[in-house]
Amino acid sequence: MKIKSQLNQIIKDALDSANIETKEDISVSDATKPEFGDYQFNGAMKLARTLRRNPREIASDIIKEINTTTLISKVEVAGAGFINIWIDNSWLSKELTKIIDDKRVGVGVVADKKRIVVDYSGPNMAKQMHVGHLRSTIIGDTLANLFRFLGHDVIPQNHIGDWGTQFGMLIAYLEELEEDNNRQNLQDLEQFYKDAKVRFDKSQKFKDKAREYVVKIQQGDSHCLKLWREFIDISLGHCEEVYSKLGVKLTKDDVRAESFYNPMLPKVIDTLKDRGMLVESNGAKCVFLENSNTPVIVQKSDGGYLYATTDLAGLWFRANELKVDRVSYVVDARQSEHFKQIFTIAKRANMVPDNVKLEHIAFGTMMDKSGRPFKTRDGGTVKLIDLLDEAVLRAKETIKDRDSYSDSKDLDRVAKAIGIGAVKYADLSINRESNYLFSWDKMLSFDGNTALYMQYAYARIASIFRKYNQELNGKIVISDELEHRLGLMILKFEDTLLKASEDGYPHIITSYLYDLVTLFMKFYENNPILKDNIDRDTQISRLLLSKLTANTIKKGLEILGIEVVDKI
RNA sequence: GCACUCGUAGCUCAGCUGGAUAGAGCACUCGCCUUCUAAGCGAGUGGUCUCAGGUUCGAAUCCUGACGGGUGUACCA
Repeated sequence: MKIKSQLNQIIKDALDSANIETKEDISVSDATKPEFGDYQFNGAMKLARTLRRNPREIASDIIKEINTTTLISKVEVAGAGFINIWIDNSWLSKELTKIIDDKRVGVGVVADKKRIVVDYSGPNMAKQMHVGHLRSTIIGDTLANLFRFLGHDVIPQNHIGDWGTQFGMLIAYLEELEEDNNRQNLQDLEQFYKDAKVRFDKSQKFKDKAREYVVKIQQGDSHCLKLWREFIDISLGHCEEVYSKLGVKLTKDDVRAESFYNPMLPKVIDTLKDRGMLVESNGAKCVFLENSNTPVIVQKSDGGYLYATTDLAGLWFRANELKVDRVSYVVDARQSEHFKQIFTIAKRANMVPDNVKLEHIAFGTMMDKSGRPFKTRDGGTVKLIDLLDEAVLRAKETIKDRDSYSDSKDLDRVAKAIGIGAVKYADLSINRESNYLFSWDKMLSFDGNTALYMQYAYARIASIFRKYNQELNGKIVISDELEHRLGLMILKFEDTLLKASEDGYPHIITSYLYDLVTLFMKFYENNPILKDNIDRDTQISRLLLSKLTANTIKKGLEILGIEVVDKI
């Protein structure tokens, strides 16, 4: 339910009726406290200046004209000229009852459907996925889910790193191992890379071969290309294992590798040249942007291309071949300058039309407890697969003594949902732009704003329904303050999702879910449902309210890529 | 050097299209189970929102500067 836009319209109508003209955006905001109602409109105080009138007088003129026959039950002027707005209980009851069986929990589909590329994950094929890839992967997947749910046409793109000098070394080594009929090593790419490097450093003959193979791949030599494809395939297989554990929806079909853009690179240079943007400096082909002395290099003095060139080709492809309206790059904040540069260049060179929204969904670095970038005890990178396995193991350890599980398979399933959910939620629940402090203790303590708190609430509701175990027909009747707040919160789901999708902030969704669940827990403590002496209508209404809460939690977590379970 | 970014309770974080006494969780103190899952709920302790100016009826939020942390900065991605 889009509540805010309806309220804004009511306020606008009231201003018209009161003959108050304004150019400013009319927008209500959430009330800062329950005693100030559900929403507030603070515009009267802004209007006071231009109208040269007392803000309280303006406010009272406005509230006289506010339509209180539908969703608003009461308005009042308070303080310096605030207008406090209460939402009507019978309206709430009616709207909530309408969406009891709605799979979308009252969330509509956007009117202006966009085609959106979400570029995320982007692992390097030369190495195994490590914790550095976690944030891009899960934030990107969440945004893709969110956009899709809201009705947009989403094209996920996994821009894997499958090109570069290190692949000469890797395939040369792969070839040697195959001759020895030994590919065990590829189980661990990290180790494979190290072994290859040792071989590279030790043997001049191998070194020469590696360099020769780099050139050969680029020239399209069939033997080397075959080895290269084989290697990429294996490496991608590792990634898919991680995606599957993580519950991330990326597939092979979403892969649009770096190498895919190779044929387009000369055209990028030509385009920039045609537009008169290309400058040669110290043998390299560059684009100089104002406010910066350092150029963006698009072609090296030796003729090689750089990642700026590839990204420009990617932008061109997405705008002209995929014909998208928006491109969201979910990439580490350290690359913000790079994106600023290529976005500027792409637009200036008309490689991307002006109306296409290009955005860098930047995120901070993952830190350990001491505030340093996250590493293993011996200073190496933490493999993502190991981290996920550990999360599940730790989750299992904390829940195994509860008596909710019929067998070990059951326990495994729940442990997986909780462990993986904990990792994802911990990351998604903080503002993506901040550096993120990774702590097992925190995410697996299962207290506060964590995945488990949501999953627990869901399981409690499921438990109520197991106990009730009857047909459920009837309507919701909001009859006290807690029900009012809970019911309204459920209806705010759509406004929340729309806000989160605007600039791509998943933590807006987690904050909402946390508020929702906190309210539900209070409601649940104070409003008995299946206990004695509860009349039938009240019981049905409370059950339905619980059901809607569960539906909202489930849908919200689903967007975040987190599973719910019926028992914990 | 220049650019970007962050600085809110002991710790981890919300809040930042300017609005009413700045909010959570953890930690600490205290209360609530003859159990609709207590992994819960309630109450309390804890703040010169880094500092100094400015704009404003009103600033954690906007602007300027200082201090402190992080990051980036010509042929890696």
